[in-house]
Amino acid sequence: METVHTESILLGSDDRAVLADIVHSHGWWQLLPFEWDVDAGVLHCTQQSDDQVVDLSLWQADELSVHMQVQSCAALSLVGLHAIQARGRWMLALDEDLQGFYHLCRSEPRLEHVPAERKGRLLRSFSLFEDVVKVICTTNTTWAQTQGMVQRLVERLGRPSPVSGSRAFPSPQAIVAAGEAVLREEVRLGYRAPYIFDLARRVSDGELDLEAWRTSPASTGELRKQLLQIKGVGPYAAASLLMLLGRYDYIGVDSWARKLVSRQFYQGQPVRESEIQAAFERYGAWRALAYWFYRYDDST
DNA sequence: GGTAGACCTGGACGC
DNA sequence: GCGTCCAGGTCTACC
Repeated sequence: METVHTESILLGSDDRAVLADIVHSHGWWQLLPFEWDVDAGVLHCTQQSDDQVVDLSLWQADELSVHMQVQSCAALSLVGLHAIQARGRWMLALDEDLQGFYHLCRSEPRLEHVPAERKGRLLRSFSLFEDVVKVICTTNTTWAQTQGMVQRLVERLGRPSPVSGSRAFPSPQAIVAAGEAVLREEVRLGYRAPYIFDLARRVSDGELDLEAWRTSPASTGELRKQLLQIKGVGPYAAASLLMLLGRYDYIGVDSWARKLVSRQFYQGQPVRESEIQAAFERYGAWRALAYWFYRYDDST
């Protein structure tokens, strides 16, 4: 029996974080390696950090504080712990300054719940690589199939935690080592297999440094161009990823967006993408968040 | 810049 | 059980 090292870290202690709201901000919590324990209010996820697989558990300690427990077999260095703490804050978008958005929300009845309930933060994966792969898995398919693809990726290629047995999201290297045929035939990614294999190869080779985009000084338009150069990432996927990067200038237009915006602003008539962007034009650099958290008349 | 057809999977449906 | 249709974004070729 190996020794289990457990560390507890305070992720945030201010009025910014309501963990359950961040978890439910979009569908990522339903995709492995995330597991949301609704009764305990704990978000679990197993992740690979450097060469270690660690188990993370995040919970709301009180109204203002979110804590994270880190479990591993080998003791983590102070530097390693700080890096994981930073990733925890990134996952919950705790460093996002939403005051500008909140100011706009207070003048719109359909958005005033956002500052009142401290909403506006979107759940992110541990790595941007994981987010890009997951977004590609959401395109041109149903949510049930997305869940299946991600589940098979994690279960087939993710490294297991020696503590919990749960698996981490597979590293780019693991995906490259598995090969495109495994992605297509066993993970059943379909035509996405070469896209995700190519992405993993470029990240693994150091040709593409996705993580640098998290702190990139580049304009949103420039980042969008770079995202669109990834095979499998089109306008919708790029806009979704920009939101996860804290850039809210573009609305991700999918069939659901067309339905919602058409009903709310265009009397149910078919809408072009430019009309959807125009409906939220007044929110400027916050328009994607405004679209996302807007209280529509009928969202069913 | 806009459009058409192909790409895959899996669920729904009819036979 | 089998075949067909459909939904879901992106890519490529073409205009």
